Amino acid sequence: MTASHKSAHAPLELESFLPYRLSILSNTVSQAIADDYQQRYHLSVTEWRVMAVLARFEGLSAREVAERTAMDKVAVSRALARLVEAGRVSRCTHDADKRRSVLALTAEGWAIHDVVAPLARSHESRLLEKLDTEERHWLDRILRKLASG
Amino acid sequence: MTASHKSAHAPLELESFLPYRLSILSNTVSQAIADDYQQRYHLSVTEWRVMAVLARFEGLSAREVAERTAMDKVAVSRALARLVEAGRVSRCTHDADKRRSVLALTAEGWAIHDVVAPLARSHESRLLEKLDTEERHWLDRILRKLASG
DNA sequence: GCGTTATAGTTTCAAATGAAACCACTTGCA
DNA sequence: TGCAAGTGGTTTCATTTGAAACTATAACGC
Repeated sequence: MTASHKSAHAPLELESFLPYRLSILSNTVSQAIADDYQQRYHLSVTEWRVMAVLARFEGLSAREVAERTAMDKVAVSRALARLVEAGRVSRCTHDADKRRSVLALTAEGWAIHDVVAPLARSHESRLLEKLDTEERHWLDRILRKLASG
Repeated sequence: MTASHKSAHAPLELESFLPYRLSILSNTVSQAIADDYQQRYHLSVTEWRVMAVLARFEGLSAREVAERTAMDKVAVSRALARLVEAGRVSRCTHDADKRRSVLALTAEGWAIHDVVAPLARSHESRLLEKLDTEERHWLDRILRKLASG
């Protein structure tokens, strides 16, 4: 048996390896959505995530945005710099704690949100159309389990 | 009704938005695995994917590696440069077509493979332990459907 | 109060990434 | 032949990313 005899090495089959499948699927889906607004609004995925969170929770601090988007604070800081610069997000400092910023979408930010949110939702719908009702329930249940601690 | 009245804007709930959930899950899982070998072997995820493919299919060209890893050819070219430099992959030119390279793991490459592959598999197992047999079947079926055309 | 430790956020520097230009070889076709 | 078009692969350049250092403010212990 030579050193490179395959069965001795049990090579990984990427196409059935769960982490790999998740990675490919996730990238494909995210990229397809991003393609739809990235150019048109000059808006990155990280920027869009920040906007989506601020649409739901006005007045959050940067750290809270980072928590809710699962992004690190450097990425959030940079996304915010661009969004504030572009007039899409307003930023002031917290009254009681001058380290914290208080963030919210501006009217312009809301206008973009109101176009991009339905667009993202429609992409999700198109994806979910590939599944029947039963499969969607299982998917939700399984993702919750996999994502838990 | 003010301009920022929430229900008028229907903000996206990231935590139930499928593309977002996939992205978080995929990143968490991949990072956890990478943490286990990245430092120890000074091996990036892209490099590992290339090695995993070469473990299964000896003699592939760079383009074929790119196809099988779903990476672009630039990423593959760079990963290969590092792997060849590190003595983990051997590269020669194809007899009949001098543009193509013929790639394979070296003994050293196999040695690393034989540590990292079981390690990756065990991570996957730990992840799948969160699911019962029925859920695993559904997951496989659902991922196949979502990933199709 | 006052030094120590912790937290919010930004900046810096090095490495990773992607698009497009590029080089080398091969193929197709007059 | 021989030259235009195509393919395999690398390099270049601009942008993105991440880790660690840094600044400013707040909280804690005494």
